Amino acid sequence: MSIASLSAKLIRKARPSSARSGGAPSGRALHKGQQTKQAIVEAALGLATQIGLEGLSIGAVAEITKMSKSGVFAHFGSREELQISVIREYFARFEQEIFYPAMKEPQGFPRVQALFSNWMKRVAVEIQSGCIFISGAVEFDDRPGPVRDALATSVQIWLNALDRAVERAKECGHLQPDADAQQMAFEIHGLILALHYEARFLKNPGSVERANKGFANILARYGAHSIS
Amino acid sequence: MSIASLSAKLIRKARPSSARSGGAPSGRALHKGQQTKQAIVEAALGLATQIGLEGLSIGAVAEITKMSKSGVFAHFGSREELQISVIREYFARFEQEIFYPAMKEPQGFPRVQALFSNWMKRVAVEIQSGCIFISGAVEFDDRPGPVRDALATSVQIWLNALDRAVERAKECGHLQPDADAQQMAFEIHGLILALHYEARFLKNPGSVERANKGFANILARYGAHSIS
DNA sequence: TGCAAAATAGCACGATCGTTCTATTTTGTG
DNA sequence: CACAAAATAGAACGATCGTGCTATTTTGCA
Repeated sequence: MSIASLSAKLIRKARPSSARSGGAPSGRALHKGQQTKQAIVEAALGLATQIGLEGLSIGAVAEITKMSKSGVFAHFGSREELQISVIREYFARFEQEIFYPAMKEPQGFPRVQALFSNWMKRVAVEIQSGCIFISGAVEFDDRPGPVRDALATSVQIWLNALDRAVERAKECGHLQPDADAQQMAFEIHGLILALHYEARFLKNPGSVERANKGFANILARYGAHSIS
Repeated sequence: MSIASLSAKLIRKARPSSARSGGAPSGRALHKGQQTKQAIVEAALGLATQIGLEGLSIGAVAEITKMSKSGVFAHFGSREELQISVIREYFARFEQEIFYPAMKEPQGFPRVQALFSNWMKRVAVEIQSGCIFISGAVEFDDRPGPVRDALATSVQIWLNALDRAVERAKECGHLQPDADAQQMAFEIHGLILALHYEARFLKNPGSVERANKGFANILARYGAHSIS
């Protein structure tokens, strides 16, 4: 089962979408709208990674895309729907850059290793640009609603995928038989968060190396065979 | 050297304070103002832990304290100064609840253990209320200015104190001689961040236990003697 | 108890926000 | 080309924000 199939079931069409360009076009088959909508989402994603989903303002997106506020607005029907579109786009790229390449690796330890190193590669970029799975978590940890739901679901799908990969490695005999897969995934998640915190906020050098070393330490403790 | 002495040097009086009730009162010795100022900071701290430093609005604080907007404003001279006051207050409580009690423990491993368990106790509360060292980090990671400076300095002081405690434990022979103190502190920080993320945002049960187990794993790897 | 200073309130300003409503332009197809 | 639908623009709204200015109240000492 792919991460994408879960995603399709859980986060598509969270609300009926009062916006114009919603579901399947009935009589006509226009595409200019979808095209600019994609451009808007792309601009909004760039903005949201820098200043957060809460900081995302329709006016700012309009300025970037050289459109009017109402022109941007009409594509989504509400700011929340724009935020959700951004989350979906971010999730899709997350899949593309981290999950799918790792699935090409053989099951077990190599796949876990690939997931981590792909994740690290992405976070290394996000030290400059920001990560909406992290910023969004603190912005919406106490704010119920569809945006929070979309965000939490996306993150949970990804963390579950990591859990499964570790569990599979254990089944393959690449980890100690008594290893706790979820515990190991928790500790890996901590390394990524510490890297993001200390590198992006505190600007401490050497954080990338520490995260990598931390992963090696975890592998050593959970008894992974070094295959490569 | 105490964490407080560093704090005094580094974060007091970041700017000359255009607000009224600033430094030492010259001719007179009034205190009503300082009293309500403290009450305002307390209310603002409660609000900031829930919705973040960026969400802190003077109007909301005025409503809580049953004062007028301008009455609140006059005590600080700017919203930034209010935010900085909140950060200082949060830092002071952090010292009080985590650092000072741990300093009563003997040097070395017991002190590191106390720092972590006190920290865990606090984060367990913050799963409900929020932590401005974490939310502030994502709010101000790309926004230079005095608020970011106050926040980053506070956090760095605390993390440095943790570093020193681990280093001391190594010097006491409570850790393996080749243990990397900063690496160990980094991994501990990651556990706290993962706990906060998974418990507060994702509301995953069992996160506290996983953080505790992660700490035990780190101790085992760095070769701490279990003294207690 | 008076009186200056400090503390607080009231009001208004400009800016920005999401959103709505109504034109106007652009698009794609018959 | 024509024409309807889709896409975009423009202007305005109510709300909220930080902040400045000016009264008014409260405070604490002579």
